Amino acid sequence: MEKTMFTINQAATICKLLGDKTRMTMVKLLEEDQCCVCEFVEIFQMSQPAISQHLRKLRDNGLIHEERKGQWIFYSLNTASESYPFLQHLLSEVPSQADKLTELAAKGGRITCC
Amino acid sequence: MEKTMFTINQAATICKLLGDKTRMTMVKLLEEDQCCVCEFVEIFQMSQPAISQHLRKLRDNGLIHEERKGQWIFYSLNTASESYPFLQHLLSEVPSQADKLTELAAKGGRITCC
DNA sequence: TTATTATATAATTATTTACTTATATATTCA
DNA sequence: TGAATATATAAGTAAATAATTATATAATAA
Repeated sequence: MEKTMFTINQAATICKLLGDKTRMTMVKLLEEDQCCVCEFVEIFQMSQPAISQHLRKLRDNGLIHEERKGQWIFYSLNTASESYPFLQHLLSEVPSQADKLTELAAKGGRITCC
Repeated sequence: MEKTMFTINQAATICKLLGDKTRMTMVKLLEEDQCCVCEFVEIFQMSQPAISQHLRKLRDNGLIHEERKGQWIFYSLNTASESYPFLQHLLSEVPSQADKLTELAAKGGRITCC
């Protein structure tokens, strides 16, 4: 199995995805913990379709993957992605957004299933 | 003099700028060496206004700065930018585009003034 | 089974983006 | 000085983007 090269085009694609404040924050949060759609809706105070569409872009590009748990669908970083090392490297210089999860938890908005 | 914090918004802004293949390549080339507009026009096979407009976005966001040398305007990375450490960190994982400068030099297209 | 909750998708729309062509400005060279 | 070269800017346009509202699907709870 050959390790394929990470191209400048892939780098630009990842940057384009993270060039949106919402998506950048999403992946930074997912670095911390898996999240479901309704948690993001609460955190970003944005409509559910808007959140789903952001997540779809991230998923279509292989950055995250979904896992259904009962009525919820949890998203997490796809550490197996070819782009994951680049993503991880990039995120390491982005300030933590963990406070958003803490705040959500304080409001009782975190979903802890299974 | 206080060192200001690098925010997730700034990170997203940089990513948005680098989310374009042309601009990503431009800054990667500028990491290698300063370049003038006509060199980029030759490298990217793109119209002069298109190149100038990409450079303007990078400049307006403080990532590069310009310096006139005779009839040419040379662009280089603005290492004094607040965002420079992040940019540098990001670019370190992007494959070198130095071959584009080598190729340009071979065609006699490099501008070596002053 | 029906209602509720969580999510996705489709259609629409306003905004932004990346280009184009045309023109203006600045420098150099004859 | 006038022509050529390098660059910037302005105006226009097609395509992409990020939202909205409406609707469909899937799981759970009553």
